[in-house]
Amino acid sequence: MAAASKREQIIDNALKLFYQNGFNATGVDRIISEAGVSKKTLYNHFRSKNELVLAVLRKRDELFRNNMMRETERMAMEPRSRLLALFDVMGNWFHEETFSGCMFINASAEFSDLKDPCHVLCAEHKKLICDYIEVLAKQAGAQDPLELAKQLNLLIEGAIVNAHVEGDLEAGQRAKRMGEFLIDLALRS
Amino acid sequence: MAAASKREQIIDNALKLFYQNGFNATGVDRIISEAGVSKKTLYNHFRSKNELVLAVLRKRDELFRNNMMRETERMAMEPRSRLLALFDVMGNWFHEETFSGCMFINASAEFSDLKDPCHVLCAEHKKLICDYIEVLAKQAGAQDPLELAKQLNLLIEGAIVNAHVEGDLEAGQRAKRMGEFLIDLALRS
DNA sequence: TTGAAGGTATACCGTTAGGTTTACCATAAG
DNA sequence: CTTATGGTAAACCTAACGGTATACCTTCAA
Repeated sequence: MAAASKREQIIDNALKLFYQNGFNATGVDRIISEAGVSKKTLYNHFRSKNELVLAVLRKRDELFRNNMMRETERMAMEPRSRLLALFDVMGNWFHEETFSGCMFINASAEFSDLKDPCHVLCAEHKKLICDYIEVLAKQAGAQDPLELAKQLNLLIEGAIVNAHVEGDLEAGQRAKRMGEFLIDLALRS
Repeated sequence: MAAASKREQIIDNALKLFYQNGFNATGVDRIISEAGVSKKTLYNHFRSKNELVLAVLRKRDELFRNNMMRETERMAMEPRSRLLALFDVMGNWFHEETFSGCMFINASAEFSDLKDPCHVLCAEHKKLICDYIEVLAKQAGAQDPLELAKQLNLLIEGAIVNAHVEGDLEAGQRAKRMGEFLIDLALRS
């Protein structure tokens, strides 16, 4: 099998295991077993488990944001509606059987040092999400797009925690209601 | 030394280590070494590492909520002001050098199964926080105290994640501004 | 036809994990 | 005075950890 494909196999399986069971709790033996790959192959592609973690987080960031943007833009056409649709996308995610919180919030819990490369990557992911919201906020004509984006981002993160820790699957709707107030306030000329 | 005191020594040191470095990443050898206690003593007081984790979470819940209530009620006298003071208490916490996120959000990341006893305890902690906010909301005369409490709780959780993952220490102030808006809305007769 | 590239399985390395066991020591109450 | 109680240090257990080494098997292009 082609090398690139092996690499993806490893990343995809590691992604699933890290997301469901955590990073420290998932051993490389488990990963190679589920990926159907030898240990040598894993260490041909990644210098260490930590490098694999980084590769997984990068792939998750890409998949997650692409999906978020695609779904948001599919669900609504007007900028203001799209800001609200963000919360519907989140809400649908919470209801998925495999939902296990935000992988980046989870990773930050295990790699708690702000300077840890894994933690840095988590912060970058959140920043990119916020950047996207800011674009939508600007399109919607918000007075202070960055501030609105930060507010909505905070709501989204709160909803994710609500849904994961407390198992409150309706957190998406609550955040949406709160977000609507803030959006109206920000768009008032 | 008295048994009760040894138990507390173990819990206190485990609390510090678990909070700073995570649960799976912290071994019992490290805990007994820092607590200055033999392994036998640890296993006299706790059946397993997992039982120690539960004891630590229970203590953290008690310390955290007591401090939160004490500080909130010290900073403001009127119910509405107290609702706002919650965010100041959080904001001050974010600025502490040892701040490493919410221990219960972190624990939920590592014990991701909702039925895991550790995760259950995390959900209970969040519920108790929400209960307290609901009491303040009722005293302030909110139309729907439970709904307002859930909203403010969501803001608090969002702010904690903002502060920890992204390192945004001003998240407390942002959440406070958002909270003030929602409080005014909820108190409008 | 040959030989590198990239795969496989498997054994192995030292370390650490959670947890148990043994033998001994201090204290304090009956 | 004795004897539980609760502590100590340290050896030990099995399993798993991250990571390496060896030997062999395909595939495919020079």
